Parts: sequence; C-alpha cells; structure tokens
Amino acid sequence: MQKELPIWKIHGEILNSLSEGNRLVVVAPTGSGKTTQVPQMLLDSGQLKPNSRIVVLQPRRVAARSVAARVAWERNVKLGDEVGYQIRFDDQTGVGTRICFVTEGILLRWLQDNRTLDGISAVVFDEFHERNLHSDVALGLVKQIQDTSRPDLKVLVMSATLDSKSVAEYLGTTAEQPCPVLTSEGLTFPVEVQYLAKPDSRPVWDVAAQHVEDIIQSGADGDILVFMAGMYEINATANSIRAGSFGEKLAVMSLHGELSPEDQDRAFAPNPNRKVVVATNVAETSITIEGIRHVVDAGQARVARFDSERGINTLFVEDISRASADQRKGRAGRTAPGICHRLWTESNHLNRPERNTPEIQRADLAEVVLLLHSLGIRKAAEFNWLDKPDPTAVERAEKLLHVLGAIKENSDDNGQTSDLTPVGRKMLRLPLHPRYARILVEAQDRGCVKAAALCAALVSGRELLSRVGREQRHIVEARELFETSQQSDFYTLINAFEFARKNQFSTDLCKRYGVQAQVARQVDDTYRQILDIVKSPRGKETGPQESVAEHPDALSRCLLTGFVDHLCVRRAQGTLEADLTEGRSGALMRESVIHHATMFTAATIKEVDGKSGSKTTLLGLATEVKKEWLDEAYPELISSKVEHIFDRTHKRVAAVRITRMRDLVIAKQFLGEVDPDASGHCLAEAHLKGWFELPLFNHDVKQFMARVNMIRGVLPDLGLPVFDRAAVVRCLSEAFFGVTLAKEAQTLPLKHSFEHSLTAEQLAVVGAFAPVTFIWAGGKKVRLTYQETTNPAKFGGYVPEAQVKLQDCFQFKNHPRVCEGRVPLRLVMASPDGKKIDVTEEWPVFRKTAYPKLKPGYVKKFPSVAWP
DNA sequence: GAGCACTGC
Repeated sequence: MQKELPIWKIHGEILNSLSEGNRLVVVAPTGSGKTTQVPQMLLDSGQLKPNSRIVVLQPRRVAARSVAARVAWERNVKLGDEVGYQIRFDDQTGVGTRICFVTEGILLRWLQDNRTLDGISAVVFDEFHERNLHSDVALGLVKQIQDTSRPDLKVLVMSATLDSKSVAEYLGTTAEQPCPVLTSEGLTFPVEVQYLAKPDSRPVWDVAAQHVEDIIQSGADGDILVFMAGMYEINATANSIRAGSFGEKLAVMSLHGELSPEDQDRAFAPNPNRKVVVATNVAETSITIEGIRHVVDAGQARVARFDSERGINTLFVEDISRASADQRKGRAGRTAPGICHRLWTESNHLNRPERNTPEIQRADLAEVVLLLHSLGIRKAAEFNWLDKPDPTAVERAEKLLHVLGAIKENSDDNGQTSDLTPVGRKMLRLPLHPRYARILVEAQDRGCVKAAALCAALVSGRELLSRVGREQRHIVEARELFETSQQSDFYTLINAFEFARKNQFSTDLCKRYGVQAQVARQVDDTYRQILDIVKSPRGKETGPQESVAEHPDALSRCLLTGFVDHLCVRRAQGTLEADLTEGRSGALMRESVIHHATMFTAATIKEVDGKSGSKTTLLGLATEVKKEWLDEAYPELISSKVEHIFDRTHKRVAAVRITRMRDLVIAKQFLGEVDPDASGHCLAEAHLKGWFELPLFNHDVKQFMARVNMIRGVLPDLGLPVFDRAAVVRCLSEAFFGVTLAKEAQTLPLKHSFEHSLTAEQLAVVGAFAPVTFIWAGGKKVRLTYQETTNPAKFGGYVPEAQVKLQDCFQFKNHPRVCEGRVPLRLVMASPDGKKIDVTEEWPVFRKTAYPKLKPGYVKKFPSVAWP
C-alpha cells in the first residue's frame, strides 16, 4: 500500500464514519489516491462480512482494468484472485475476489438478477462528479436497497470536485441530518490561471494560436494542450498554428474520439519537438497526456441533448461549466507547476454555470426507464432521484416503451410488481437501447437474428465509416462498393463490416475503403455478445445457416418494429424532404441509398446547424417501408377516411381516400365519385378561405344576414337563427350540393338558400323590423345599409345606416328608428352639394346643439334651400 | 456548411 498518499491522512475518519453509519461522501481531488487506497482500507479494516465483496464503480473500462491491475500489484496478488475487475467482454473475477472494479453499466446488469446485491458488502462510487446517467441510476437503486432489504450495505461516494452538499443531503437520514462528508487533499502541482483582459472578437482558433505563440515566445518549457469544442475547431486551430512562424519546430497534433487508435497514440508518444495537442473533451477525463505544462482552453464543448418534446437529438456548442474548466486546468499540473490560459474574461467566468448538466437531464431515458419498470418502479418520474429528470423525457420514454410493446397498456394498479410484457422481459436481457432490443425480439420470430444483431452492433459504438472529405475521392468511390442495396442504409454498413471481417480487420486495407478497422473489431465483439445472449438457454435457438441476403424483407420489417414512430413519408419523387408523425419533418441524408421509396423509417433523427443559423433535421440510417407491412403490423395505428379536398390549381373538389398512420398521411387515393354533401361543404370552405371568388355571394345576401343578426340581437325571443361562420358554411354547402367545380358554383344563385333558413313568418318579420328602405315624409325612399359595428353585444353587432341630406332631416321631431322603434338609424348627413357633414343617432340633440352653429354658413352658401 | 462531444451494458 502507498501510505504516503494524502488520502491516508483521513484513513481513521473514513473507517470510523463507516463503522458508525453506512453512508459516506469523500471529496478528494486527483492524486489523493482515493481510487486505489480506499477499497483496500475497507477490506483491511475487518468491518465487512467475511468473503463479501467490495464493488468499486468506474465510469470507463480502461480505468476499471488499470486500477484493478494497480491494486493487485500493490497487494502482491494475482489479478482476478483477491482483486479483480469486470467490464463488458472481460470478466477477471473469481470466487475469492474481494475488491471488484466494475463499470457502472455492469452493476446495473447485476441489479437485474440480484436485486438485493447478495454477497456485496460495500459499493463505492468513484468519479461520481461526472454524473453519468448510469451512476445516477445506480446510486438511486443502491440507496433504495439500503433503505429496505440491506441496511448493512455500506455506500461510499467519492468524487474529485463535487457539490457534496446535495449528495450528502440526498444520502442523509433526514433533511437536517445529511450523511457525513470527509475531505482529502490532492497531490498535484499548482496551476496559475490567466483570463482574457477583454473579450476577443476574432475566431477562437486564431486567439488560441496567438496564445500558443505567446507561450513559445516567452521561453517557457513544456508541451501545450489546447481544448476546442470539436473537430471543425480543432482543424482550424491546427491550421492557424501551422500558419504562424515560431522560433522552433512544433509537433501539432489533433486528438478526438473519432480518430483511429494509431492516430491517438501519436498524441501520447514522446516527440523530439515540442508538442501542441489540440483536443476535444476526450482530454478532459478519458485521456491523460504526460508532460503538459500549458493549457489553452477555448472554454466550449459540443453537448448532446435529447429534445424530448420532439424526440430529436441535437448537438449544441456550449460554454463549459466552472467545474469543467477546473478539470481542464488540472491537466497542466500533473508533472510540474503549470499555466492555464482561459480564452474568456474573468467576469464571463463568474457567469458560467457551476457544474455541467447531469446526463440524466439531457439524455434519452428509454433504456433506464425500462430497467426501472422491470424492478417494479412504474412511475420513473417519482423515483427518488438525486436530480429529477425532465418529466416529459420520462413520458417520452414510457410512450416509446408502449409503442414497442414492452410495458402493459393499463398499469393502474399500484402493485410493486413490474408491468413488463413478455416482450419487454425479453428486451430487458439485451444490453441494447430498447429500440434495438425490440428489433432483436422480432428477429427471433422472423428468423433473421444474425442480421438484426449485426445492425444493433453496428450502431452501438463509434462510427464504422470514417468521415471523408471531398478531396478523398478515391475513398468515396471505393465505398460505393458497399452500396449494393436500395432497401436499407444498414446494408451499406453490413457490407462494410463484412469486408473488414473478411480481411481480418486489416487496418491498411480498411483505411483505403474508409472503414475503421478498430471499430469493426468492436462491432464483432458486440455482435457475438448479442448472439450469445439470444441463443443462451433462456433465449430461443436460431437456425444454423442464416444469411443476411436471404431475408431482406424480414430484416426491414424488424427494423420497422423498432422505429415505427420514426416513419417518414417523402414529400415528392426525387426530393430528400420528408414528413414524420407529430407534425415533424426533416431531410433524408444525402448519402442514403433510399433513392426512390416514398416511405422509410429513419434510425437516427438529429438536428444540426444549417447555414446562416438555421436548423436542419437530418434523417439517417433509413430503411424502405412497404405499406402492406404497416397494415399488417399496426392496424390499430392506421386510419383511413374519405376526405373532400379543394384542388387549388384546377379549382375543383376531389374526393380522396386518405390513409394515416397516427397523424401522418401515408397514402392518398383519388376517387371517381364525390359525395354531394361533402363536395358542397368543401366548396363552401374553400370560398371562405379565399381560394375562389363568389360574385353572387353579394351585398344583397350579406345584408340579409346582417338584418337577421341585428333583429336577433335586439329581440332574441323571436327565435331567429344566427348567421355566424358555421351558418354561412351550411347555407353555401346547401347551395353547392353535388357541385364540384368552382366555376359552376360561381353561377349559382345563393340568396334563396340563405332565406331558406327562415320560415315564411320569420321572413315577414325581417322585412318589417329591418327594412331595406326607409320612407321619409313625402314618400321619399332612403336605402338602409346594415353596417357591422365593433360591439357585437349591441344590436347584434349591426346598425342601419342612411345617407341623407341635412335639409331632409328637419321633418323629424324624434329620431327615426326601425325594429319597433328600438334601433335608431345612423344618419350620415351631407350638405346640398354632397359634402359629408356629420353622423348622428340623436337627431334632436344635433338639431339643438350642433346645427345652430352650422346654419349661418349654409344660409349664405345655399340660399335657395330653406334652413329652419 | 445539411455535419458529427463522450461514454457504457
């Protein structure tokens, strides 16, 4: 053991605390020795049950493996005996293993078969500050087990930088009594931080290159690590650095996750020249490079987010948190004191979030929600989370599990048992996203397990096909070899994989075809593991000689079951634009082999930044879908009805049988005959939408409606119908009964069908109460226009208006009215020469107050008229 | 410029 490591200073406190309670949080930075030493302290304390295991959770496989090897070496035991590890594809544990390093996903697998964690006396969460989805779920479940069946279980949460308060409260017995927190020192060298004095408007890569140049000019020693958001920024930075002139030769290297292992190795390898490594977030946690003395941090990262409202993945460039910036800073102080140049200002730093958003609040939760349901936790949203996931994300996950048939439709009873269906139970055994697990279950029935397993394996890791630029024409052409099918983009991947496998995963040969040999090897591992699980005694045996090419339809149908909700319908022949359910739309990726099919499912839907800040939804890994398959497999999701639509080009009604999958139109069939009622209705609506003119729907008809509405507003007891939009549609529909052409509709008289809504008595009332003309003394007829007002509550929203000459009004003692004297006319008065004077609805008042002031002028101007 | 952080069963 390494008793000089800082963590040993709190050795006694750790053991005391765990003998008194069963939960403890240890905050210890890099270099404290917590990962290797704490498990050994626990084992040697004699506090644990004999022969029981200490399980230490690690976020990464390499870490689990190397830390286990280190601890075995320190204890002078053979790896796999007292100290072991278990990761995917590699189990180095035995019956005598007491300290077991595992990746977080392995513990979640164990929990499915061994709910009470029998044989385990302590669970140690390492690097908990990373807040991975799996560690959040695992902590929640372990806490639950401890609270119920295993109060003896010890739980230790360790992290480098942690908001230890929230975790301590989460693990506390009561709100007032958090679980104890112990803090240890680290063992790293000091790193000086420098911020920008003021914001720099140049591109980040130029600012970064400038800082690299300054470091070199200053004469300081040591390699330089530059953090950038992604590949695009990395390339720009490398170019900018290479374009500068420095006094010495530099080894400028890119480092990101999509590079081949050989290319990644170059970043770690010693170099005669000074190294400048330009990296993504890989260098923040996953990869350590020795000899770095200077960090130049652009302060940004690409962050994946799952938009649960729409079920779409997006990748944003975001400012990193302060915790993340500190982690990056630490990379400069591993071997000697260092300097960290932050390419943002100190005030900007204070505005940054303290920590990164936990993965549980950004990720697709389908897999985790399936696990919780299998453990009897039916309301995943109400689970006791450290940080609650977005309820709509949980809802989206549960909806998907329903669509996939994994959980029961009605699970109202609140029992503690799980609501998984037999299909859901089979899915659970597979270490795959529920979509692919469902595809595998379907493939067992359709006899194409191998092909389906390969598809799942192909998407489970990094990209098999490396990105090729335009300049690498030969690779682009070589790859066309793999595009043998127009049925599914998966075949392109399958062919590329088969090519790699046939050539023994030869790195050189694969490279010429743009295939990542290393990735292909991992696909092969995953593929075999999936087949093992499916063929294991609990699974179902599959036929021996199955070939992918034999079941093209079977595989496509399986893929459909996993992605029904990603059904896409091409807008037109030859376009990439397609519509999806829930009103979504997107564009098929250019490299897709689906050139002609109108329907396909997309295994990936992601939103990317387009030009000029716009967003594009890209549909990838497409598979052709035939309509019969949908009819056969999803009759309950498909509805079909005849709709009458107005063809705006030909200005006519057409009857169409429209078939929908949920809200998505998947087929249209034009019918020869129209329904006369529906056709009339369609024309009526089309006119009201302004799609064609209707000259006979004229003033006369509209006045009739206005008059009825006015009377109805004044005398509701008369029981007249109301002429609202619905009534207009009804009347027009009636007039257009059986008509399909707008041209014909335009010739039809309409007034009759409006009047038809009223009885003869009612029509007589309309004529009397809302006359078209008003007769002045002396027999002069004045036309009334019923004008719409802004107040629908008064007189039904209409007022009768009369254009009159001022001198004709003197005959009135009282104001003229209609509708049994209830509605005053609106008198729009003009002088003898037709000039508008004023409007009044109270003539006697006007006569008495306004007129006397006007009178002298009129007497002078129109002497021939009598002005009383 | 329609484009891509990182893990893990």
